[in-house]
Amino acid sequence: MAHKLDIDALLARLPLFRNLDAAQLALMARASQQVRVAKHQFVFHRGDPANGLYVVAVGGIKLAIPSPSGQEKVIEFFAPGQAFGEAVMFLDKPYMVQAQALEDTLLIWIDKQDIYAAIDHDPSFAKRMLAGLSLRLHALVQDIETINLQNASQRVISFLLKQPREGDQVHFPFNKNVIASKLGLTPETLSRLLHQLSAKNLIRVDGRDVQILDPEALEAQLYGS
Amino acid sequence: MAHKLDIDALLARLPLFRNLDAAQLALMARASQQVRVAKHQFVFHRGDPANGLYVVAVGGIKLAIPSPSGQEKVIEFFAPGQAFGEAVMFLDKPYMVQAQALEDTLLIWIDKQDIYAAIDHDPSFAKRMLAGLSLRLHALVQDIETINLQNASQRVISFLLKQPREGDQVHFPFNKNVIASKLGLTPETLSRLLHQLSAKNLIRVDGRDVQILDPEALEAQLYGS
DNA sequence: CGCTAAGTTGAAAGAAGTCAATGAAAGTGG
DNA sequence: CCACTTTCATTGACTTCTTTCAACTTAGCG
Repeated sequence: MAHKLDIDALLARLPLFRNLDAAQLALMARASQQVRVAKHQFVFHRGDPANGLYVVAVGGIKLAIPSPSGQEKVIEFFAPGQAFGEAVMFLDKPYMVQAQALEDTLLIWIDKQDIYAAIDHDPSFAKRMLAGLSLRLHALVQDIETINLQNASQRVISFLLKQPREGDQVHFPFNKNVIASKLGLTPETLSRLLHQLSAKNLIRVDGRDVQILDPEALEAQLYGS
Repeated sequence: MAHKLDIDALLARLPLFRNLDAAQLALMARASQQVRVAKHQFVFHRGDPANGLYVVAVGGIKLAIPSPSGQEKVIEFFAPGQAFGEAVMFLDKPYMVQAQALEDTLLIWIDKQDIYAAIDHDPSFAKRMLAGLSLRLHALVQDIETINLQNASQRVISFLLKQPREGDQVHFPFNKNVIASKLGLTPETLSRLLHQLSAKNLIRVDGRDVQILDPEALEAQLYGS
């Protein structure tokens, strides 16, 4: 029963549930289940039915489109506090993407019926949900923009500039294969481009750590060339 | 005042509002405004604030990302009955896309506050809204899949096969420049690829009318080569 | 009828991908 | 703690696909 308490506390901290009253929250907690996924393990595959949504409690998840040729296109990453799988749940369609743990991860799973109940009970929950989906839509449109309107080098630069920075330091959250896929590049191309940027003294790369030497010059590359 | 009556009838027929009761519908109608847009005219530009959503009553709208170099990337088309602009409304962010009329178009505009009121009043409205957003998200993920995992020829083929068919006839809803942009291609490339498919006797092109001669062989190209 | 927008075609350049070999790092088990 | 294996990353040579630029044709519209 210690488990249940954990879930309660976790849920209460999630942005999605912030406005639920105690009773509603308790209901959610009772309906939800913990799911543990080891690194590299799949949460679901393309084609699986979607009966609920997941919230990341601890760890990290990547959503990707599998391709017949074995490679995959990474769509999005999810960190603790973020929900995924809702969109497909509302459509009664099977997943078109696969979810895989990037590290050992603890997920909360909530059944569709309970989500619907919460929507009926609390309009502000519905709004929160709408805002969540809108945010994702926004991000996807941005991705399409990046893929279509920017060349490989500009995509890498935008990505670098979008990453959270500590001083001038950026740290890749995942290995470069995954980053490359997110950017719609091959690992080889990413490697070459990072090398080029280093050669121009715009950045300095050390494994997953990147030092942004000249942010202005980098930004300029997005328009200039 | 004949205008108001028009709107009432129009709104009642929209999928989005199907579950609203008469009072709520009347409220919506009162709050909504008709917007007329001539062909090629813009409904909004990137950067404009979003204070409500639009529903297409008559005509057609394209959403596109503008690019500094003048070209644009078409994101989506909207036909009568479809709503657009909601996602950004929920986020309190300015539009990141621009909306332009593909033909003379009549739009209904509804203020954000009234949408919120409808959500508060009717959970099923919220669910409908959620389903709408989910559908768009789904479509965008599919677009990303198409762009990333398929080459130009496969993209054209998928597009052809996805279009509504009457017998073996497909009709492009817009000019080929717009289609090309939606597929992430240059008009030249699209032209060449259609020509190639014709040469292989898989299709026959006559202006905006395309005859699908061999759907199976077309489909096979998506995997084989 | 004439003008502008849309579509086609060719030749050439360029960007990114593929294949293959090598090197570095990191995890595993004795 | 070290040797070993496996995964990750880099680099070079080459190929391929798509774009670009330019000329030309066709279609649609005032």
